[in-house]
Amino acid sequence: MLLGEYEHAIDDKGRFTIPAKFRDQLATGTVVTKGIDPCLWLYPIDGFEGLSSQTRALPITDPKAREFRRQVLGGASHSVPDKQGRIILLPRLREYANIDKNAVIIGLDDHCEIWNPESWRERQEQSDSNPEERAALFAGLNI
Amino acid sequence: MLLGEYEHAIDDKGRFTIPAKFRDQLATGTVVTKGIDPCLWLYPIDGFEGLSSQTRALPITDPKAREFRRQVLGGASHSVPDKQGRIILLPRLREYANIDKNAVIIGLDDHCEIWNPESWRERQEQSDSNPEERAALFAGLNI
DNA sequence: CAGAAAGTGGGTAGTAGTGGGGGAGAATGG
DNA sequence: CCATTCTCCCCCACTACTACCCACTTTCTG
Repeated sequence: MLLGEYEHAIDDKGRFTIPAKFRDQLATGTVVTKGIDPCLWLYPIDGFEGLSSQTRALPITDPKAREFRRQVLGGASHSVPDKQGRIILLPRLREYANIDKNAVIIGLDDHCEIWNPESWRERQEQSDSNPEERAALFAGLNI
Repeated sequence: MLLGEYEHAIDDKGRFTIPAKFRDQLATGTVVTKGIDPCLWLYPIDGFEGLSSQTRALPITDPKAREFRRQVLGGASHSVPDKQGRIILLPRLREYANIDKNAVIIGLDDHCEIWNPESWRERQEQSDSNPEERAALFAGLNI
């Protein structure tokens, strides 16, 4: 289970260190792709299989389905962490998420999100300082 | 699984390099044909069988089906990558997709799309800058 | 306080991408 | 039917970059 929040640097070669606690679960390979919000999604390779098999079922004649596949699969990048537990974040993906020298990685059970640290903190602070708003946001969720 | 986005040059002989990450899956042979959008579809030879059998099931009395078969099957070209992992993109196919000196190849799980780099980027930027539109693409999927 | 583990940085061999030359086979015309 | 020409394909060579490997620093833990 992937949990927690970590911030790490991205070096000149675009390498991003995966937190040691996540490595076992990501050692066999990862897929990084564009998220819905301005962030990146990082999936364990076998977890991503489920996502891609869903898209495979979509009819090729549906324009929305084609676009969806382009975004999620075409935007993706497969990589296996190196001996130090790092993966490459490609320039086009960093650009999409406005990530430069540093990035925050958040464990979300079956996958992770990678954020620009500033935008992540902004969102956090905004949410933390408005308890009512926060509660209202979750209202109606079937949990 | 074919994933990601790569840009490569097309030389004077019409040869187009397939990304190294795709080669294993395409080594036995490929079929390139006209896509629905202004792009080319590239299938692994055995994957193309799936598409063609789907069209085979369509009633010959349906004009749409007849035209689809003409475009997609008639437009196709079969080729095996050379030792350097390149395939020939025929002039009529390049013309169809407005491809000249360079092309972008997009991995979409079971097949690829080949685009004119400019039109691809235009589409990407448009999609990246519309979070609502992006989110709508995900609607209905169990992700 | 010492040892181990995690995070970071840089060098190098191997491979990916690209370009060009030569030989075999196909097509065309005599 | 043969000869010539042209085209296509295979092979080789060069360049640039990627990804692996090793080393160092810092932080955490016992």
